[in-house]
Amino acid sequence: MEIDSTDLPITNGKRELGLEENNSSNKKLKSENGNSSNGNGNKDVTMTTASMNVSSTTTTTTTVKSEPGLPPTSSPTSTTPKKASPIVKKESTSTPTPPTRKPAVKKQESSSEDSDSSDSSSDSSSEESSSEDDSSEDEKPNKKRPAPSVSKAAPKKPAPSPAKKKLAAKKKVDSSSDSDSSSSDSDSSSDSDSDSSSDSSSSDSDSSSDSDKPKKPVTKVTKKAAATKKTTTTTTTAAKGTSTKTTTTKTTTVKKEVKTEKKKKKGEEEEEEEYRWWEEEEGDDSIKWKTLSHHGPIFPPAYQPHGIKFLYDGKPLALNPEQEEVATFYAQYLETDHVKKADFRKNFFEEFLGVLDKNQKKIVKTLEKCDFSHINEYLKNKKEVRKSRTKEEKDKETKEKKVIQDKYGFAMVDGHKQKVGNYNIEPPGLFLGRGAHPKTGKMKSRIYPSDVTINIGEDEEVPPSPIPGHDWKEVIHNNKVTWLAFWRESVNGGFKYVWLAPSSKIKGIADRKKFETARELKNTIGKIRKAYKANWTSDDNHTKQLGVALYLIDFLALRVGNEKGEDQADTVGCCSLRIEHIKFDSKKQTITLDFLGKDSMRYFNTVEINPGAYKALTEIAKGKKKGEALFDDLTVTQLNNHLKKQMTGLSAKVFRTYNASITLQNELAKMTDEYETVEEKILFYNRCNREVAILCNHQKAPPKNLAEVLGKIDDRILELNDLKDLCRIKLGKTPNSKQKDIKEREEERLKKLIATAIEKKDKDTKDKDVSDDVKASFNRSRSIPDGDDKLKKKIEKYEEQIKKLEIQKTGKDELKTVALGTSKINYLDPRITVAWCKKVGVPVEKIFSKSLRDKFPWSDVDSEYEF
DNA sequence: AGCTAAACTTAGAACTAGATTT
DNA sequence: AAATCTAGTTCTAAGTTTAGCT
Repeated sequence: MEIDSTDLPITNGKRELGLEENNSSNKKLKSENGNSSNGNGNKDVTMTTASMNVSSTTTTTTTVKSEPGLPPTSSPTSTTPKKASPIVKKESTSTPTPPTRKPAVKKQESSSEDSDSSDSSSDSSSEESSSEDDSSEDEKPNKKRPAPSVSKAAPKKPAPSPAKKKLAAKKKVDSSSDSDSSSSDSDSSSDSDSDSSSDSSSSDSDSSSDSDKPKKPVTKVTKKAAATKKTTTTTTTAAKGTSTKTTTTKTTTVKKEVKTEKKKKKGEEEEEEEYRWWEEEEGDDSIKWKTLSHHGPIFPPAYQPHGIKFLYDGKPLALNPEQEEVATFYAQYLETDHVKKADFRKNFFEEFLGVLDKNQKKIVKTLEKCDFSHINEYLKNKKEVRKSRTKEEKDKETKEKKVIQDKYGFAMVDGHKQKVGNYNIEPPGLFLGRGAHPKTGKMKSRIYPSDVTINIGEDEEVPPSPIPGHDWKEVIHNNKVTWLAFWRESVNGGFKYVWLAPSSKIKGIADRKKFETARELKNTIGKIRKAYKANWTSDDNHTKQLGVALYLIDFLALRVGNEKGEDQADTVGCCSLRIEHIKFDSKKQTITLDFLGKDSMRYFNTVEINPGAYKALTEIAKGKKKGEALFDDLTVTQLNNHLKKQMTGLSAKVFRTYNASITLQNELAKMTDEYETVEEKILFYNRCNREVAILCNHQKAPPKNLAEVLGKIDDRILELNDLKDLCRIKLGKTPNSKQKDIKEREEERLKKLIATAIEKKDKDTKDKDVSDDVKASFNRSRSIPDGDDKLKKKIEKYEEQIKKLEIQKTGKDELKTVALGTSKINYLDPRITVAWCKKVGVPVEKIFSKSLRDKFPWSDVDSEYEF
């Protein structure tokens, strides 16, 4: 592959955009990567510019780049914080524009090469071919490629018992039946019921109407329920499915353990915990289930009036429960930034006026004179009380929760017990929204059963509505969809669904398929790149825009960018970019993209791009003014349709999945033996993960106490340095600080310790003078040994501690605005991680939390797996 | 061809529980 | 036992994609 020396760096940096050769080889390279691997190190070669810019400008982002790399060993020093700019994450309301955080991102471009040389090869065959064993066929353009065996159930070769066999899983009917029965008991739902009842009362006004209506026609089906049970049994997995319960031995690592534990505890439940659906053949994926039963969603408890006074213009104004509830919604935000937004205040005030009666409206004229502070106090107090519950109370609560969860938290799907993701109906409150949302502060109204549509198996018993007098809006039996219930939300009229959890088979199949599609893209990417590149010089405007947009989506991992309405926050993606979001620097051949993307997260990146793309982009932008769409002759639908023609299942978002996963795989391949301990390996993994997060612009608000935390670390480092100096002095060496300073600081430290000790002490033992004790222990902690050897040892120890702290600080700094979770959950093929863990000997559970392990039970591949 | 509704994935922040320190 | 801190979970908003209609 590429040459060594020089090129190497590039390689890394460049995300394989260029169709060049394959990556497979990467694995081996490691050498310099060491540095490069980490953060930015690499990319720079080429692209430096980009990075530089960024850094200079804003700073934040780049920061990282500084030296991230260092493996544990290297000295952290450099890390000093550059920081500086304020990182504001979501812009504050008022200020529209300047957000601030910079996402870092730099990427380098491989442009040059790709365009040229590589292209030809681009067929990419190159890449894939190498890809692995399995692929024999190589280049076939589209259509599927044999990804490694995996596609199906992934039978891995080695071993395990190839179980995939088919057996009809006979499910035990019983289990299902029980659940049903319980439900029928209905009462079981006592809690809910109670709430509901009260609830209804509060709502009387509206409810009145409802109440009369006795059950709706819910329909046909429902009734049949009784008959049913049998069905369940029958159907079940027609396909094959190892039945399961059992044993299957091997594999699965972690999850298995977990289960076992559970079993032990419970003893009974076993059942489908072990359902190994991923070993079954795939079936018709338009039919999502054959049988489905569940207990419906849970509704939030009714509002409990508190009667705390509300003042208008200093005078009490009585509120009925409904009005009080609205006032209370607002009161909880009194001390947050939300109330600083004009839209929030305006929208809320409209809502509030909306629930006041005529007489009240004569009095209430402006929000400024509304005083919700007493309610706010009440809420704060309530929180305190809750926080100080005793252990018993807490235990009791968790137990009660568990009962609910056991019932409502699971559904039976094709005879298997599956977790439900969100069985709680969202409680009413004020809509917040992210960024500058025009509707922020509007009421999100309370949802009743009469707002909810239930989707359940035709022969199953329909769960009773938990609120008397409010029957379900509708009950349907649609097995072409996966939701269990849905309702419409009042603010935007959007849909809200109750889904199965990520650990469910239904979600798992879709998730695995997503990654398989991305892997397939790996095989076609060369062709696709070559094709879109060719479009850059097209005379046809649409074609040119299509080519450039695809390039941006591929190279910068941008989202596709659908159109948005007036009543939504102004955010964009690739296709909705406007002229003001892009700046050109012809000298450097760089563009700077600066816009608010999903969730109003700022994307700010200066990057050198392929000269051909640069030229095309300038042509596209030419003559357009601020406010106009950059890609005015291209729609998202057109772009996706175009992609679909090149590969089945391909859409814009697949590029993000593909680029994220391939980046992780390439980065992980740079692992060197510098990383020895498990902790160091994890650090390395996180740095690889971080590259992906930067690519995808996954950010988070810096912890509000970051400065404080870092300051504390700095203090401690200084202290250790002083102690080290004291040893050096004794050794006869010159200290790094002036003796006088050290002494002062030490005195200061002692003073502080005494002060805090006293503060604390006087609670229980008031008078006792603790200062002597403190002083004694303080002195003990700084005892300076005698003898040169001992002194030297001590110094070394201090140095070690200092180093550790420096590393910790760097790590915190590196990740202060980068969120690793999103990519781990959504973009990275878990099999890449599993394979790496096996290869380098890191337990998977160090990287995947329990819920991730549950989400990816199908990812147990061997260390040779290649994305 | 374009539009809207519907279904499903992806996202950061808020919240919680558990670990660690004081 | 309380205070912090942190990792993980829950929540629900905000995207993308697809399906169906005019």
